[in-house]
Amino acid sequence: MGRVKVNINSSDVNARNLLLASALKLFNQKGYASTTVREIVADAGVTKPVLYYYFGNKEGIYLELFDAPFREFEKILQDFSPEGKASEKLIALCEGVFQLYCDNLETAKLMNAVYYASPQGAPFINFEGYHAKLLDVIKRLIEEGISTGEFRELDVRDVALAVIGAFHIAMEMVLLQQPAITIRQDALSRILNIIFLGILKKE
Amino acid sequence: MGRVKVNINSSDVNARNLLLASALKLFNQKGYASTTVREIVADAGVTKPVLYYYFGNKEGIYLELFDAPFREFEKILQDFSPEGKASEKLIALCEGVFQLYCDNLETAKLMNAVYYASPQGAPFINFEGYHAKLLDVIKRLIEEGISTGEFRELDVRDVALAVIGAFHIAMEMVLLQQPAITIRQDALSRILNIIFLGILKKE
DNA sequence: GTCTATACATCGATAGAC
DNA sequence: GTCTATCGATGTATAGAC
Repeated sequence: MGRVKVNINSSDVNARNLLLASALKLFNQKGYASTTVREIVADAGVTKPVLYYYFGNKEGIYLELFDAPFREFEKILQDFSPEGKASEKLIALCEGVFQLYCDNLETAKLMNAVYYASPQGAPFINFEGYHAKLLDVIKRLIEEGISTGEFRELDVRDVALAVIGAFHIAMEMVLLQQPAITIRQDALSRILNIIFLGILKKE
Repeated sequence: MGRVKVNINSSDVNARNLLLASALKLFNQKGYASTTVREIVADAGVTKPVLYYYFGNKEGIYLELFDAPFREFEKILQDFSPEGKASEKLIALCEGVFQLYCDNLETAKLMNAVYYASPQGAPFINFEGYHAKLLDVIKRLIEEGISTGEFRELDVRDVALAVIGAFHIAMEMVLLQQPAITIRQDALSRILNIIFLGILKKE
């Protein structure tokens, strides 16, 4: 479970971190079920008992991968209380989460895989709960925008879904691109702007 | 590969189709890699050699699952040439593909899983190619709408992504719901309408 | 076409020395 | 903490009778 101590020194590149990096890479490349413990330890350059020493089993190293990023996600949602117009707050929130996503791209990719695919023998993680939390905050911002007269009086859920849709497609673009091709960082805001303004010319 | 003959009679419920149905169900529930040949044949009520007789191996039955739906997808894109405004055509196209999606929900779910997750030991299928084809048709319709003055002069790619985003989120809603809860069929058009009209009040 | 029985590889996990 | 060696379970696939 929780690690006792975090060391940022040279020991940061130790067997434990090498194993985490290899596991993340291989789970993404081949999926959880298809990745064998043997492959992980071979890639990390250690032997099997080392993995079992640090993580207990294959499930343990998998769960550990999501620990830090999800704590940070919770933190973003909690600390989020800026001033300004609802539309600006909405964009700020989306881009904050989007940035977290980009900063943890490999973990995000694995999360997506588990979310869309079935848990291929991997232990359950309640990603849906995080998704619901985000949707909830977005809905509140949209309600705020409607009540202040900034937004049209549309169905809150439909608008929230359109925003989430923009969010998803931006994430997918970053995700499926070659890592070398850094998508322009404003990908999300460009799509969001279109949703905000609409496509049709003013009638 | 191609089946020699299609029989719609009582033999429609035969070992072969039972195996296909069981494989699709189990691949969705547990993923390709985690689903064993033993489980598939047990669920279908037959024995292992029957699967190997019809499909050669585990990969064979997996590939066969996508055969019919993808031929139909190609057909939709080819036959698509309605009259009317670009916006109406765009909505018609999206809803046509969306309908195909809903009609083959289990296959669609598996496709999504393979698309987002890595091919968990499963043979490669070029889903990205189909995705690109759809994006291409959408882009052409947007260009048409811009040139006829129906749409704002926005970046074609950004608009296409916003539309695809709406498309994705609608599919995801259908996908992740309990099969019993039939989402209202206009889910897609509602979100598309928001993108078309925009969220912000006319300034 | 469908069965029983089984071959053979590889899996996750551990024992025990160092 | 890290190693070698190995266990028991389980995987895909097949042989051969009917």
